[in-house]
Amino acid sequence: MARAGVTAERLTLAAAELADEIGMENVTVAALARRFGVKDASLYFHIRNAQDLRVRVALLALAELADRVAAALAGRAGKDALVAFANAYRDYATRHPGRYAAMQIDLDPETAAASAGVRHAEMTRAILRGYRLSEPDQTDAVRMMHSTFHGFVSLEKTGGFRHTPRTTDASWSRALDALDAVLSNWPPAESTDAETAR
Amino acid sequence: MARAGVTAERLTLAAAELADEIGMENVTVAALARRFGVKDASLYFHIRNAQDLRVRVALLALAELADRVAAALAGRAGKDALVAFANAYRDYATRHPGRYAAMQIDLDPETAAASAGVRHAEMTRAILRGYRLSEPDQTDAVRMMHSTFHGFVSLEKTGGFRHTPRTTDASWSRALDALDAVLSNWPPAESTDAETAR
DNA sequence: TGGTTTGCCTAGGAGAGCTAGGCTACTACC
DNA sequence: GGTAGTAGCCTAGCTCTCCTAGGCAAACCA
Repeated sequence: MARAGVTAERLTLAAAELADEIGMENVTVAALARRFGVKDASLYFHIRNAQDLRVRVALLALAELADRVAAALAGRAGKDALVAFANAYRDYATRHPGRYAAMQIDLDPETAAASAGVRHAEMTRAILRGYRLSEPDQTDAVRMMHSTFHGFVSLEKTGGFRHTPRTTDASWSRALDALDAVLSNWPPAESTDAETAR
Repeated sequence: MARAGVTAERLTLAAAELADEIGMENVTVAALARRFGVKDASLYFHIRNAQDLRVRVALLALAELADRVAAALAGRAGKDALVAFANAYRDYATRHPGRYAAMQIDLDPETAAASAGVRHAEMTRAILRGYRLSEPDQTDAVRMMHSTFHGFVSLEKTGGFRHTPRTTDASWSRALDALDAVLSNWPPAESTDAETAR
């Protein structure tokens, strides 16, 4: 009766690998136990429940992504930094579809606040220093950047771009050009507010 | 033994409502059967399996969204049309989170080609006529628009914007301004290609 | 060396997906 | 207007997943 040496960390990593291979929706406690040559009930000694496992995978993915983005960003500024960030992001999502899917689950606020998602947000703001935006434009720009990255990667994965011959790589590159252009020349607030009216 | 009057259409609609109420991941054949006062096995007379049900909900949602977008777009052009499209999209996603989630499932190519997603794509291209873009810029712009919309709505729903005080409505409005600006002044292709080099 | 903790086990219940096969009510046709 | 077919439901029962309770043995620690 040799022990399998299961720990929460090893379970999380194996679950992440499993997610990349067969999709996050097919990652089950039973399947994970099989991979460790152990009964499913045994895993509940290490994880609270199936949802807990998913959250752990999400946190792992967020941390990994933050590391990659940080590495890509080192020594760059301006558009260079923007492109490096974006490519690191898309590359991670493409290489690790299961992990990326796990990142999309709803974390409760305190878990999210303690996650690497915060580092992610900080790095995005750092990029914008090269574009000289002040609040609240900066927040709006951060949100638009994230939306563009996540939306593109997400649609690309679910096949939303399949019906047009144009390669997604080319469109991605042009989207980054467009993003750089609009960040460099962020439009002033509309005339709905009194101070900018007329 | 009065018949419950179950049809595939009524099942799909009920599944969509259920999805909006309790989330798409909790929509189960058993729960749906309960809502109709019928045994779960009986539903397999109308639908092939659980996945078939999800696809039907996705197609329903795509058609509904296309209708709403078409209505919002009537008689508008330029930025007006862009904003109307975007708001109809976001409004639908907010009002029908379950249906919107269903739309994200991977449809096989032929099903997707026969879906209302095609109408959706056509309408997006129609908007861009106001911005006078020619191919392949048009395709790139369509993809960027969709990415921004989907990404924003998706991050908003999973709480990606929660940690900053700025309202999402304001950021959304400014993202549309930015999109209008960049579509009006679409940046030329980079100098990676020979013809534009130097 | 003996006690405690740790890591696995078996057993089992609840709920989900799905198949096979049966019974009944409505429809259609001669 | 009887009868054949079919549409719409049923029960029974299989497999799989998630999870709890309780047991036993290996590892560790005083």
